[in-house]
Amino acid sequence: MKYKTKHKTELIEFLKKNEDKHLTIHEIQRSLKGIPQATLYRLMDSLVESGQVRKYFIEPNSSCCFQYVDSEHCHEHFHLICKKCGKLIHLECDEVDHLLQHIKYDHGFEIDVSKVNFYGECEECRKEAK
Amino acid sequence: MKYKTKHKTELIEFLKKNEDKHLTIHEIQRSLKGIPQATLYRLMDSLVESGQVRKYFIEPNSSCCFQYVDSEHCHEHFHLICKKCGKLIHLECDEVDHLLQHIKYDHGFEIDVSKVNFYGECEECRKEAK
DNA sequence: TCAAAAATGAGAATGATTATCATTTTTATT
DNA sequence: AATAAAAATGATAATCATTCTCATTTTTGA
Repeated sequence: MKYKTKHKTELIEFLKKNEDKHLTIHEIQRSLKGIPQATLYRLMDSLVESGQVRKYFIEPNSSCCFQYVDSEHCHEHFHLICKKCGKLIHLECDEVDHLLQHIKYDHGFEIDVSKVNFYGECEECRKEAK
Repeated sequence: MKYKTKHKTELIEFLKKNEDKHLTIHEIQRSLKGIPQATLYRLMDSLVESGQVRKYFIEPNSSCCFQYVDSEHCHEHFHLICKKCGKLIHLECDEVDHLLQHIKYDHGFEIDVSKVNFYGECEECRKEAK
């Protein structure tokens, strides 16, 4: 995507406005009526490629999500996904960064944060279970 | 899957013999000629359900892998899965335990270790990339 | 203005997985 | 051993996200 197009401009604007959300292709398409699916997929790919957008795989075999990356404010984060209520929690803290560094330098393995999901049980559901 | 069947017995035997590998449905089907795909999917589902087998999602939107779990020899641990070569590394260390405790007590979220996979790139593949 | 490069759009194709449903097998109970 | 209920089977169709195809249109730099 080396050329500027109307669709691309419109799409980036929309993604910026919703940078606090994870959006699926379908959600984006519903909001931005007029961009055909194939084009949307291609545009998203190119934005992921260029680093302006992150792609997350929340549930296997279901549509993935996208999120605009404000390099100023948004760090890489893990996702906590509650198996009970389905809630999605963003986990961003020093302890996580520390673990990533440890695994990289001591185990030689570089984790792709965007592809990792922590499945478990959230605070509310744990309380409810008791 | 409450009834014992020929297929199921044959399948479990095969999986045990290959407990060091991750196998896709297609690989299993190729080895065990005679079990139709729909049946294989169902059998694998039931084995995952009962905990005898683990299911891994190596690459989003491509076939997942299965591995037999020997509960005697297999402790709780995370998995590092290399996106490039598919290698599966068992990760067991204090830093990880520390993060789990931190997430549990400071974020209130209890992680189900068995369902979490760390996707990324292993040492060998990283070196090769350079 | 013009040609090359890139993007588009509509629809078909792909590929893994799930659903359907009539048939067959397994099991526990007479 | 006979039988009926429960479960599993197998062939095929359906689903669903994503990718591909290809002729057409748009963008860009020369």
